[in-house]
Amino acid sequence: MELSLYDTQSRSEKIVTSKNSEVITIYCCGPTVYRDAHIGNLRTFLLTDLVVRALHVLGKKTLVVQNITDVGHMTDDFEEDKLLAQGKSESRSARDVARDYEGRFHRDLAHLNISPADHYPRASESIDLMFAHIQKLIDLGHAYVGTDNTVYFSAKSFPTYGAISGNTLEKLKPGHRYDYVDDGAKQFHADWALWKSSPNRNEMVWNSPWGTGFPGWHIECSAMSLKFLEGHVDLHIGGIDLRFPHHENERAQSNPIVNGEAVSQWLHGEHLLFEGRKMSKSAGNVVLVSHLLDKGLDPLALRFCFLENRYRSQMDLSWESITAAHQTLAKWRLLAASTQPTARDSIQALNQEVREIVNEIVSAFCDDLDTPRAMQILRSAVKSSLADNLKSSLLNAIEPLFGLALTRAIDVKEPSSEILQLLEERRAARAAKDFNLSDALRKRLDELGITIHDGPEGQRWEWKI
RNA sequence: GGUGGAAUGGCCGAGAGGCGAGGCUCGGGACUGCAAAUCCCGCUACACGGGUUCAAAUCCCGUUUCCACCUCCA
Repeated sequence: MELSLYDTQSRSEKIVTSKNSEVITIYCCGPTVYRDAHIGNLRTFLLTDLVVRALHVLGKKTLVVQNITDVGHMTDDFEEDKLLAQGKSESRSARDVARDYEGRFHRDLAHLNISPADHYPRASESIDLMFAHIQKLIDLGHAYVGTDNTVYFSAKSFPTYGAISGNTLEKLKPGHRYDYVDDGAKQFHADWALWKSSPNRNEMVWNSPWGTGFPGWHIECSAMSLKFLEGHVDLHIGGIDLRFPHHENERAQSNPIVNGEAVSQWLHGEHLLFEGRKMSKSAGNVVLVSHLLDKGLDPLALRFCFLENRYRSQMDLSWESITAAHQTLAKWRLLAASTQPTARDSIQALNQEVREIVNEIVSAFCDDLDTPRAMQILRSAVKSSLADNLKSSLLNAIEPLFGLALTRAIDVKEPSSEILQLLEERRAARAAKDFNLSDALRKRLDELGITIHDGPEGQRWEWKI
């Protein structure tokens, strides 16, 4: 089996292969670390994880690089610049802000069981790479120094501009949705800055061959991807909003350097909506991993929700769906914990029936990451008449692919002595057939977060979700 | 205006020309002292108008509406 994924540029599915070696090189656009990543950002980062997990299950090797944008992607206006403005509002340096949120980003990934990339290069530590890259583009005639000392890429110098997004230069009209002011600094309205001259700023600026300033937004990805993936990206991943202009410009900057297509395949993840709207500060519906933790929800319930939707579809999420996933996850973990799997280690050692289900699931992943289908296969297997120990084997076997920690021991808080006493009183009341008292105690325990299950074997309890 | 998508029951969502995926909610039943959990049953949908076909959610033409991107964006 091979992993096939939709490629934005060719608008068709392509099998993921390596161009230069047996290692598949993957670049994923990373976070700008001026705030916490919200769960929409994390959906895109999960996409990379799913690709990598699928490739590993197929026995492929990968090299994954994700940048950390701690500079660049900046504006001249202090108030508008995200890192500088955030530093100001938190009364600390932009650098401190960046390092802090970078750490939090890694914690969020860990909560969602997203396997780490092999390298996380920081833009601030790759400035020299960018200098070299920009200089080459100037030498090749693709870039020029404008009248404002900013270095611009000449869009017209790159004939296939627009191949990814469909926004070719004839179709891009200046000023349609923004106020375009032709100050004469650049030669063509669609040209963009590679190095932004900024003589008046004193924080987050560098001395370059073209004067003091900071890098343009797109150059870091070109420079870092080609450096850390040794000149070729087999698969480039990012959010759909990056398709234009970011990836279009990145392609224009990278291709001339390698004298060919620097990226074999472009993979874009669609956006996540929350309760019907795009997550934004103004809509007040930005959800963070920490919000899930505050509500006592397992962050992997979020991973579960993401898996139930196709990465190429816009997805609408709500607290209701996360809670439902949380409950299903808890049920499956109970099942996995209730019996010993027959075989833990290799797919070959599995019972044939289980092996066939695993194969179906792997092939759903290979079909452009059809995770909803994979989840459905798993769901019906869990509901089927398959013996419990085989179900348990199945949950173990697919763990490397799903990453839902289905076999994780259930995290149980110790009940307080009050709760233990109430439970004992209720047991006694039931034994004495004092149902008024036992019902009152059940209500009281419910208020303390305890759900009671009465069965033939007596009273059981668990923490409410 | 350009570009890329989408429209399926109360809700979320799969769908391959041919018996209506699945999940959640809700209603009914079994079980239970009563509940809960679990199991069983029920809720017969494909934006609109044409067309092709023995047969269309699926293919073709047209229309409408919605979302995203068009120099902050995952």
